[in-house]
Amino acid sequence: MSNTPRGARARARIEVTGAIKDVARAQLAAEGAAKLSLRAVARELGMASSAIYRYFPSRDDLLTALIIDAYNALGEAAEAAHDAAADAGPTRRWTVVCEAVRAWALAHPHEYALIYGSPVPGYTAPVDTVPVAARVAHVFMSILRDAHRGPGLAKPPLPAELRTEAHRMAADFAPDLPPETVAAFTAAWAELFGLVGFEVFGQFNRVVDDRETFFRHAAERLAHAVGLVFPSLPSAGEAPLTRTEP
Amino acid sequence: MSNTPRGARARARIEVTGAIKDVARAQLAAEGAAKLSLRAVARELGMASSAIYRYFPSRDDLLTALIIDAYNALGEAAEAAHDAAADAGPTRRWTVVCEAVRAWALAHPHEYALIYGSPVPGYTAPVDTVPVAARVAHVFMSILRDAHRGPGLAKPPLPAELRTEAHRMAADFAPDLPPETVAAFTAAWAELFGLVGFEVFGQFNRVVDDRETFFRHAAERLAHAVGLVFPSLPSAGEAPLTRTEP
DNA sequence: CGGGAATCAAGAGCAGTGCTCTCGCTTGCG
DNA sequence: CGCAAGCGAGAGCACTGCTCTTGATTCCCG
Repeated sequence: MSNTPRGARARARIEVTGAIKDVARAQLAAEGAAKLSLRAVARELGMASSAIYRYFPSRDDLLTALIIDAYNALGEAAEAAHDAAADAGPTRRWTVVCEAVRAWALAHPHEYALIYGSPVPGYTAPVDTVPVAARVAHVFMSILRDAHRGPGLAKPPLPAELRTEAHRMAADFAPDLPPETVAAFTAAWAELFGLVGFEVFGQFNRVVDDRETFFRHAAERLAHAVGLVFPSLPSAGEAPLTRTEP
Repeated sequence: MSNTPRGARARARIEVTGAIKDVARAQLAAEGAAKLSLRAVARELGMASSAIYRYFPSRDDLLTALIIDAYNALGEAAEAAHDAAADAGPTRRWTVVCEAVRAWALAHPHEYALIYGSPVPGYTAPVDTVPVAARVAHVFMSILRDAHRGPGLAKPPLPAELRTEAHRMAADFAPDLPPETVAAFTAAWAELFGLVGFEVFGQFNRVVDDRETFFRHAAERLAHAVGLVFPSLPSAGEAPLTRTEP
């Protein structure tokens, strides 16, 4: 991953950098991003506050480092969950990864807020964050690819007005997937984080009680929306549209 | 709405309170919640910073006031859009309200972040925010109620494990709607704000270009997911599951 | 191997923050 | 009318991010 450090100095540098990030991450988990204080982490590390600036040019740069770490941690959690369920069918793997994302978010709410909550002050995420941010999306798309090769992917409907946009997205991100799938997945991707965000940020308080099963069901419906067909109940998501009785 | 102020003093108080909120809202729109400074608004108003505390006991209380205002503004935008399309069918009204939510969020990103982004530091939303936060949900549910009375609502599927939770939610929030509808709506509600949040917070940058039509299509699929049937294309959202050709 | 250069920690200091407390002035109610 | 309550202003406290200077340490290269 990283090249061998040239000397003891470089080694010490990456060590101190890591230590700073560690206590910063601890403060983040304890108090949230808004209360992350450079002076406080310097105090905890027994160094002068000004010394921190040798390692991070500004507070926002420290934040950026933590953001990248958080993206990677979430991506790794998703990948690990996916690999652990490698034997299961695409639909099962889809929900497993969804649940892994939710679990990570609930376990690290402040880090989740850092990457999927409101962006900090006038801060705009640098380009470095783009690739790591795509890791979980890649996991989902690999599932869709598998299903596409196998027998388990249906084409979601695609209205005419969205055709060109869907083709562009597919060409840019997943040329081997049908544009219908890519368009539907993009929506499902955002919707997944809507569900997770509402739970993490407390919007479901006093609304949803059994959030575990509620989320699992929602994730299954998302799986169906992107064209993954249930192995056991081939069309469970699409019961006939029985009219409700008022 | 509000009682007549007892004297000139009370009148001045509500006026100053409003002025503080106005310049605070301006600062919010300009710089974001994190950079909202009591001293700065005091400076802009030509008063001492300590005087602000006569009107808001703390910075967080000012934030809370702005949060309630934001919820109300979004709720009013949704209600206005709904009323303007009162003649249209439920599905059309659903998408109109979705688009109104999106438009308001894009026009007021910082206020949107305040209510649907990461919660501020150790701040927990006081109970006052609960009813106003439900306003847009009420708009959607009134559409579902109309459709339920009329001919346009289908029962979404509901797995057995979610039955009791769905019945509880329905009993608590919409006893006149089928539990299947309430459960599906709760998910769609969160998913809608996932779509909006991803766009407002820039997660769709370099991913979705034609966000207008992308969102409209996603909103229509949400309408279908909650059981609203399209008036023109009764089953457009459910094309037969044609297997994709790898 | 030794000297010049880069790196590092530390301290003082600046401008800004939320918030408290005290002081007088004004207002309005009993 | 009088007194208590409301109000604005100022000073002050404990913080914050960040800069600059100073002195010590370490590294690299001739």
